[in-house]
Amino acid sequence: MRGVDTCLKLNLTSSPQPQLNLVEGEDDEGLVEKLHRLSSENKRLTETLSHMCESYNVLQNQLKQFMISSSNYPDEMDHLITPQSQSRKRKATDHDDHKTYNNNMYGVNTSTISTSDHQEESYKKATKVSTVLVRTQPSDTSLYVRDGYQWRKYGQKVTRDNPSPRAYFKCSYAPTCPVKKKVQRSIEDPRVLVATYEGEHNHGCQVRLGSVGHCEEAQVGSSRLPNQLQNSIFNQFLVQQLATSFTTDPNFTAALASAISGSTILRPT
DNA sequence: CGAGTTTGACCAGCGC
DNA sequence: GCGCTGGTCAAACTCG
Repeated sequence: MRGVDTCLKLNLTSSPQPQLNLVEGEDDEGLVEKLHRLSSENKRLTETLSHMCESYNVLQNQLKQFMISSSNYPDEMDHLITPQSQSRKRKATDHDDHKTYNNNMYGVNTSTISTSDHQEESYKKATKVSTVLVRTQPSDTSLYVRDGYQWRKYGQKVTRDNPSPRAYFKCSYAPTCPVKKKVQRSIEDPRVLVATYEGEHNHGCQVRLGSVGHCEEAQVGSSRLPNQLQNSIFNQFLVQQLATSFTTDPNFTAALASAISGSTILRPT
């Protein structure tokens, strides 16, 4: 999301001889009015996006502090660890020998680290893992999660612990982007898509003007997780959705409007 | 025709 | 060493 320029740069004061295709029955005044309307809407959307990004950064800092103050979660939450973290890892990278990941369903990476600070830093950068749950329409059987980035599917597998196939995606927006995504339907609720992101994008978010598609909502955890943490993750989801949908979806718009009305982003009940 | 998807084959880690 | 499994590759295919 960083560095996204959503401004359409509609210059209404200059260009006295605009090359506009006039619609039949529409005069210059109508067009200018339309441009003004679009410009103000664009400005409003830009402000909304800025607001969202600010809130996200604030809550991300709060989450960071929370993670520092409470080094691990209660044992009772162990059953919520995603299948990915429970299953065997095919590859033991240079750092895998020194780390174990507890990647829970809240999209929070609570890794246990025994490496040196330097190794820890480079590993974090290389393999940041997060999980997002997205509820879909019951009729929707696809494995696509719209998150603002462009993905290329490179494989699909049926895994042992889940009858639903797992799809493998690479970020295709930037050729050098190392981010990978795995998407699989939840074994408990087939309407829920579990998207696991590995790595960090080395480019900005690809903003697309489109509908929110099959995404109805994000499930960001149970009530046992502190609200601060849940809100932060929901905020992250909202920012992602904002990038993909803007205001074309009325439900999303309503949720967004209610979310940004307060000082923090609140998770819908 | 290029970009993206599908899908069977292959690779490599892990447990026995 | 062998079999199981998850992850990746790449040729064939589809679609705009």
